[in-house]
Amino acid sequence: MNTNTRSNSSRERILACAEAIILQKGFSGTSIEDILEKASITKGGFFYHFDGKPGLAEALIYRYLEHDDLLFGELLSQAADLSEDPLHRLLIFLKLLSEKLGSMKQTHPGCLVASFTYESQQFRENIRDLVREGMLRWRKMIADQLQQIDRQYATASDISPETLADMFTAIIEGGIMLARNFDDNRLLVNQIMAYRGFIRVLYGAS
Amino acid sequence: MNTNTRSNSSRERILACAEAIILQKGFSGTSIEDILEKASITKGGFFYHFDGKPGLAEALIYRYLEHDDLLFGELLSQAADLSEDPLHRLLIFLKLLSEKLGSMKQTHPGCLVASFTYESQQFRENIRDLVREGMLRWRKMIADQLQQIDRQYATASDISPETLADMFTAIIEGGIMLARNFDDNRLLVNQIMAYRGFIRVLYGAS
DNA sequence: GCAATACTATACCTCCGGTCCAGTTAACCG
DNA sequence: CGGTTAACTGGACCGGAGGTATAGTATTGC
Repeated sequence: MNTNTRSNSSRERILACAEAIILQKGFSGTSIEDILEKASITKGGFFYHFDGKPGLAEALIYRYLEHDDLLFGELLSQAADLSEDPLHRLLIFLKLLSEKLGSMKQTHPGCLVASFTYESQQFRENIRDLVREGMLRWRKMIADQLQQIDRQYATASDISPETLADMFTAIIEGGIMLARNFDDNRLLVNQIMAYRGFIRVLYGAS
Repeated sequence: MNTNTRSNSSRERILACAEAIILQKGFSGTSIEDILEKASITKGGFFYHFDGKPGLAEALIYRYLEHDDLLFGELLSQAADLSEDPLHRLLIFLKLLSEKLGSMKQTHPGCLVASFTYESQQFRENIRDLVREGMLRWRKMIADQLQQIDRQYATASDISPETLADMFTAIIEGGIMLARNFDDNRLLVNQIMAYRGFIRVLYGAS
């Protein structure tokens, strides 16, 4: 693991800058030169690290999903530390997530999965696969929790765990759009808490 | 209202084609020539109708919101015909909407408001205003229904009508993303029906 | 039949994505 | 310490697309 700091810092800087711009202007709307300027690197340097724009796109979505996994994994383990009960664990997880997002200084920057979804025809199949895979991971994460809950709690609901898990994704994506358009993270927080309220009432938590 | 058919058909054709392509490739990712080809018109013809790409964007979002208002208004009035009770009216509205979306042959093409949100920096302020306004209209539409319900039904929920109304928007936008990425409208339908289930349980409907 | 509308056809220019390469600096390694 | 390699800088270049402008043509309404 001889991680060369010089290399990694540049590559990472490019990715971070690119993501920020792309979430504001879209992938096609972002020129490589936009990125070069913000990342303070030259064209040659950029092409040294990435195989053109398609290569950048792949690296970006990959990195985004990795970060996402990390964040959710962290919050889940925090929740697991705070309660043994699967229902309460999920409720705590949602509360932690809402607090995390609510404490952000600026408006939520947006979701790369959403951004890429609305430009899907710009990308090769492997990118679209990664986007899909990301959504599947979110579904699985919540669905796993719901499954554990179902073993201990009865629910009269006719909503499948999969749909309820997808609802998490939908609420987050929709909430981010609301927050962005009205420049107010509370709209996103409210949506997460509303979803949490739904879970609570479905399983009749105290 | 001396509507010239010749003009309007070309203009409308351009708008319809442009919207379809933009929802697949994004606004910046869609070249004018892409549109010309699909709409079978020349560059001159395009620039006769629209003041460049920015002008097209404005016309597109305007048209989109108009269509949307029409659709929702229609479903709301259908629902109003079917029940006097405000809660049942909303539940019927959601059912009608889900049926409408579920009966579509192809995957839902996407939402222009979402598309523009993720390229917001490409547009002038007036476009961003229109996008915001669209979301506000959706909020108002549902919030009005909820307000009517609140006059007749008691709810123990601590979720504000505004947040519950925004949840409709979030669910739709998130549901469309799910449907698109997995090429299955049922995912969108499921989200709407889950939202409907939430409303039902909140107000304790039979 | 005349003016306005609704185009077609074409020429043009800039800018961007992408390629290539020649040179330079920093690190690491025997 | 000297050589190799990684990590760049800087700049030239090109093909193509986005976008503009304009001159000419057909259709319609009056």
